[in-house]
Amino acid sequence: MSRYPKPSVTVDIVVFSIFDDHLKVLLIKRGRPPFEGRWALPGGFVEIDESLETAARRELAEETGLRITTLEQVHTFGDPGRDPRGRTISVVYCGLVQADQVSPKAASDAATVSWFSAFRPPALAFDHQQIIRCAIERLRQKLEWTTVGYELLPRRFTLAQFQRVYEIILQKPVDKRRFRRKILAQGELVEGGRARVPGSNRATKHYSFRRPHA
Amino acid sequence: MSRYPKPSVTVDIVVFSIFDDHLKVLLIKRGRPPFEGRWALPGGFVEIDESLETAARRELAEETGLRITTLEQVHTFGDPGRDPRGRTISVVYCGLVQADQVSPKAASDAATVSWFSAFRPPALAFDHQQIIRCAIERLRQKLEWTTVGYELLPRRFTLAQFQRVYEIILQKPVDKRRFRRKILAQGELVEGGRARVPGSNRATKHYSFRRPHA
DNA sequence: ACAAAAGTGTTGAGAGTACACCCATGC
DNA sequence: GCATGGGTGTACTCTCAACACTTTTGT
Repeated sequence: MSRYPKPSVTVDIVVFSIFDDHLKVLLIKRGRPPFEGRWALPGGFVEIDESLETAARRELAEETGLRITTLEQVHTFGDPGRDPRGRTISVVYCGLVQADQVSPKAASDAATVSWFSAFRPPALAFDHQQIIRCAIERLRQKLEWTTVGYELLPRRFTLAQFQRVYEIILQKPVDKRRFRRKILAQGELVEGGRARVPGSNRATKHYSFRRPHA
Repeated sequence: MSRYPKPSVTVDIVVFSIFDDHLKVLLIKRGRPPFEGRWALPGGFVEIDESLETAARRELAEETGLRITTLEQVHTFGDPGRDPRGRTISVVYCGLVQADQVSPKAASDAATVSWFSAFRPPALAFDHQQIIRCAIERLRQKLEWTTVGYELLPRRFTLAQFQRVYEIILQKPVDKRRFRRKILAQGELVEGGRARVPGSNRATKHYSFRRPHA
């Protein structure tokens, strides 16, 4: 086809989770140059016969042991110079997981996979800092007009937990009463009985999402 | 870098305009296989040292003679099989132009550049039909929470023209009074005196956008 | 008793919706 | 004088924002 030199094509995956009361992003420690020893987003080269989303899923599984169901394309980054090895364009996907679905130990090398604060990540390889910022922006926009949380919460959860998800992502307080009204009015939650929550002295209603999937 | 075969990387550009009371999209007729003689979006291979957006601008200018200021990345399409020549991923950009900014005659071959209905384009090469649908979807979403029209309207225009832009893109009628209130409340328009409009029998207020750009 | 989280309603403001008539002018 | 598009206001509903107290129970 084109006789010109081709750029390389990669996928990078921004996986968010929420635990320890913070928005976290999953990073791996690079084992080879460039940026050896630096933290980076999981990702890698797209195989010649797989779709972009498949590539993202595969790379994520290979590098972190994480199998994720819902990935969403965010943006494509392709500035010359973003990769010192040569021209590389990266298609970025974003996914959400519930904290305890993750077993970084399943990855090839557990020590190289870890969660970090999404808002204040460590020094990152390539333009990955910018990519994360872009993904956060998208996630926030999505909160405005959709119910986000299905992938982030356990099967049964309290409204307080749900609300906290919003507060953590938006980084601003949310009115309790309005939040409950709005969410319940959506009709996507179904009551699931009461239970104790550690730290509370009162039984709390639990809920789950009506639809088993997405 | 990667010793595996690399996909080719292209950009495709969806340029919308409005005239003859329809949403139009700019297409070129392919001069060589595959899909020789079929209509397609302007676009082409990304050079090894130019940014994606630059590539989009360049290809658009080369193939249509159109120089456009604001391009927005929409999505990246990369399914294997979308290009019979071999694996190709395409980063899609979208732009808006005012009808009379366009002079297809400036292109290398005028006969091969033309405007078509965006909603009912002719049979297209590759997955370009799907790409156009995706771009329309994005444009509509953008209408919901932003004022779109700066690039589509002449410097001075009437509110009726502006409203028509919305109706044509959304494909549904818009209430005249609400539209005027909403737009004027935004404070982004500035009055520009009255003038006659052909087809009307009364002088009409004209407006322009406050900010010269963006 | 008290600390800690759960749960609950009302009010006011602004935005969206629906809707119909007079105005100025060219013909 | 009539046909054509230009221009305007009101009433209703709904959604969003702001706001504080009572309940339950473990310690």
